[in-house]
Amino acid sequence: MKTRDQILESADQLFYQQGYEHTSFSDIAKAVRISRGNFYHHFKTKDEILHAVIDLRANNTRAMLEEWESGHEDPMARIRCYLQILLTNGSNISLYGCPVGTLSSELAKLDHASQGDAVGIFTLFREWLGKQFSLLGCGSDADALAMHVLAWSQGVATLVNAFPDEAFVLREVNHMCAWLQARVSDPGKAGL
Amino acid sequence: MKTRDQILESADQLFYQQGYEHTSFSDIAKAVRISRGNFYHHFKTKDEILHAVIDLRANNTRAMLEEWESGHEDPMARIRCYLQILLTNGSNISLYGCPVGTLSSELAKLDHASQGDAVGIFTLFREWLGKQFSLLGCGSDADALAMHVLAWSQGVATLVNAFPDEAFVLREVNHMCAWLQARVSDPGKAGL
DNA sequence: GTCTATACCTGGATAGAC
DNA sequence: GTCTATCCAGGTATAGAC
Repeated sequence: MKTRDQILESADQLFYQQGYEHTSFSDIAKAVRISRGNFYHHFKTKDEILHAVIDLRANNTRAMLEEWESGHEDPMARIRCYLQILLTNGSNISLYGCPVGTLSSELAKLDHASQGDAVGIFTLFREWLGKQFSLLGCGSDADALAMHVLAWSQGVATLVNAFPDEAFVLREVNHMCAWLQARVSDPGKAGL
Repeated sequence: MKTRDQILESADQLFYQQGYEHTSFSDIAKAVRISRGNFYHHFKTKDEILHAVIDLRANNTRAMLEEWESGHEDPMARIRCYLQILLTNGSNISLYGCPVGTLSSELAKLDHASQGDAVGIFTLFREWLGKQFSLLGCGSDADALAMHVLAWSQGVATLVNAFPDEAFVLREVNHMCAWLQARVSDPGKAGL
């Protein structure tokens, strides 16, 4: 693997686990086992690494969404794929929170130029979920429903980071699935 | 006002707006208009300030919860007080997120000793909400319902920080109020 | 492409005069 | 209680040898 890619991979992980600002060049250099100097041959500034990491994450996200889409005909099943991450990636989330949400909120506080790019990853999920709701015939509510699902799952991620508790996540995911079913089969009764 | 309190107040604000790590002594000193040296007369380390800020926030939170409790007989109305913050404090939340959630998740990434104290503020809300649900006769589900409300509101805060949109918050708060009503009057139908 | 050496700055923290 | 002066560690970033 190319050094550049190794840097990117390590930075991606460290930014997630320690936060962007708290991660220094030394941290990344140590992880990749290169010298700090070598570093600058590949990336001129720390911001440049961040930009590349966000780009990487966006591409990975796009690939994942496409996979879910080609793997399931039923839009409901696709949305359930999204909800399942809370369980399959549960241990990371309880340690470090949601990678999308925590980065976006860190950059918001830093007033960082790349915050918009970070939010862009949220947008990928938002539009993808919206599309699924459209396919389910939710037409004009599709985007609102997408935002609702995003918010709900974000909240679960934040809370399980504060109170590590698998049972809580399981309960909420089941609740979300039940709500999804009810909402689609009978929009009136399920609210929103 | 005593200098110590001014430091605390400024630190509280800056930690919220810029994050704990991103806020330097110089930033606080500049805000309070004292020299950096003077600083150490009041607090020996940065961690000590953080500790005091969390303490301050916890006390403010306790006072607010008591106010809501003494101001309303109906537990449902009390819970609605909690949900209303999303609207009354909307502009701050869309700029900086939820003070409780963002601090707790920042400290989690820093692996900071005070993370537990920050989560303690979450616990104040959690237990208070649980108590209200108990009073509403939700008995064994009280804590799960409290966690659900916390997660939901946290998620809305995170999302509106990424996508500033008042209408979204209003929609979600109304949705929460409706869910609350339905859930309490007919536990079976409303799920969870 | 990779290294060492180094410049430069800002951060937290201390000492001591007033 | 408040200040100035100062220390030291660590951060980003650069230059230049290999």
